[in-house]
Formats: sequence, C-alpha cells, structure tokens
Amino acid sequence: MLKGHLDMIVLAALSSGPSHGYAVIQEIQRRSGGAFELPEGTIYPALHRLEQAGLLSSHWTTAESGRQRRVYALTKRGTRALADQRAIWQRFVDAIGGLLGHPGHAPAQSGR
Amino acid sequence: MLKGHLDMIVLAALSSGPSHGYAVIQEIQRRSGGAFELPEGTIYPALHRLEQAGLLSSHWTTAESGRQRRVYALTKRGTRALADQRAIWQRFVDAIGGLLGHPGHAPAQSGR
DNA sequence: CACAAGGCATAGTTATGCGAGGTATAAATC
DNA sequence: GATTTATACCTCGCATAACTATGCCTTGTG
Repeated sequence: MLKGHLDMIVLAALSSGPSHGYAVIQEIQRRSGGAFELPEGTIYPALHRLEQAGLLSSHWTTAESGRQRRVYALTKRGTRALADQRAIWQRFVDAIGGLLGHPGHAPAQSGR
Repeated sequence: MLKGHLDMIVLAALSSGPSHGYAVIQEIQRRSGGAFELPEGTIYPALHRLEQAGLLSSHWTTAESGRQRRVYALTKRGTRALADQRAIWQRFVDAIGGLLGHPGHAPAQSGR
C-alpha cells in the first residue's frame, strides 16, 4: 500500500517530461520494476487532485493516431512539491530504518 | 503518515523484547529519532489488531510501582510476519527508489 | 486536594487507494 | 465486416486504517 505516497509517485513519473494518464500508469509500472501496477481508478483521480492543487497542468492533444489525450505536466509548484516529498520520503525511510535496525544497534547517524 | 506500515513498526518495536503499550509508543519515538510520535489512539488499536491476528500475545502484569500493565510479546507468527514485512518494505523502498531515480537512469537491478 | 504523569481503552471522523462500471476510438484478428 | 483487444478517459462508492477526542483509573507531587 502506497497510501500517502501516491502523489509523490505520480509527480515523479512526470518529472521526466509531460505525459498522459495512461502512459503515466505504464511509466510507473516500468520504473518500479513491475512492483506498482496502479489501476486507472487510482491514477486518474490522483491526476485530477494534483491539478486541482496546482501541482500539475493539463491540456488536450491529438496523437498522430488521431486519439484524444490529456497531457499533464509539472508546474513550478509541482516541481517544488516533488522535491519536498523526496525530502520527506528520505526522512521517512531513515526513521523506519532506525526502527528496523537491530535492538542494541545504534541508529545510523546519517552523516548529513 | 505511516499508512500501511504501522503494523511493521509496532512489531519492530517489540522485536527487542516484550513491552507494554505506553512503552512501545516511547520506544518508537526514540528509535525513529523523534520522527514518529504516535498517539495512543493509534497504538492501542494496533496492538489489539495484532493480537487478534495472532502476531502478538499479551498478559497483565503488575509493575513494582503497583501499576497494572498489559505486556505484549511477539509470537512465533509475529516474528515471521515481521521478517516478511521487512522484505516487503525493502521491495517497496527499492520500487520507490526506481521511480525517484533520474529519468534516463536504469533502475538498480538489485542482484537478488 | 489538585494536577501532572503514567497507563489503558474506544467511538467517531477523515482521508484515500482501489474495484467496478461506463464511454469511445483504433488496430488487429477472424 | 464483425468481433476482440488495446488504448484512453472518467466517476461512484466501498473499505481500510490512522488519527482526534475523550474518558477512566492509578500513582506521585506541590
């Protein structure tokens, strides 16, 4: 379960350039090594939420195939939000690491 | 927010030996470097859930102070569950890592 | 005695990922 | 030419689970 981390994941998937919803799903699946196969019912609402929040912008395009696609791109705020999320994620991972570390083992003081 | 990972955290906090609820809260706070300050309304239901699931066992004791405490301990299944959770967590972290990794960067193939 | 600190408990709110269902077009298969 | 598969979008409602708020009891302290 990625509760609470989905936004970061979607933002990350768009960090390499604009893309449309369906492609985001596949990009996430690819980049996660198949670990995350997110259903549409997860991604589309997330994209809408993020656009609503001003972290993404979207516009309709027509692919060469003639298909209609809604392409999303990170906004300035979205890029910043992703950076924040990364930092939070890192702290989160460190904290869990401290908890999982052996009983008597002093938590890695993490140089920074 | 540690949605979905709370159980692992609680199990981890008990991996160094039996303890009672209130102490679990403080242990988690300590081991996480202060990152996780879990309210009682989070921990107690979690402990109950885990006992219900057979991952913890509990019994009442009386401290030297005369106070009643409910002490929880990992069961065999709980220990196994913790190990499983660790593995899942590791895969999860790796997957997120792949997503956060630079765009053109091939995801670490992680030998195993 | 009042109040803080230790200790346990639960009922209700809220957030959110996901399943299920719906629409539509293009390409492939039969 | 008809059916299926893949692409592409959308939304409603459920279930899960963490958190807020609150209450109760005991022990120690000012």
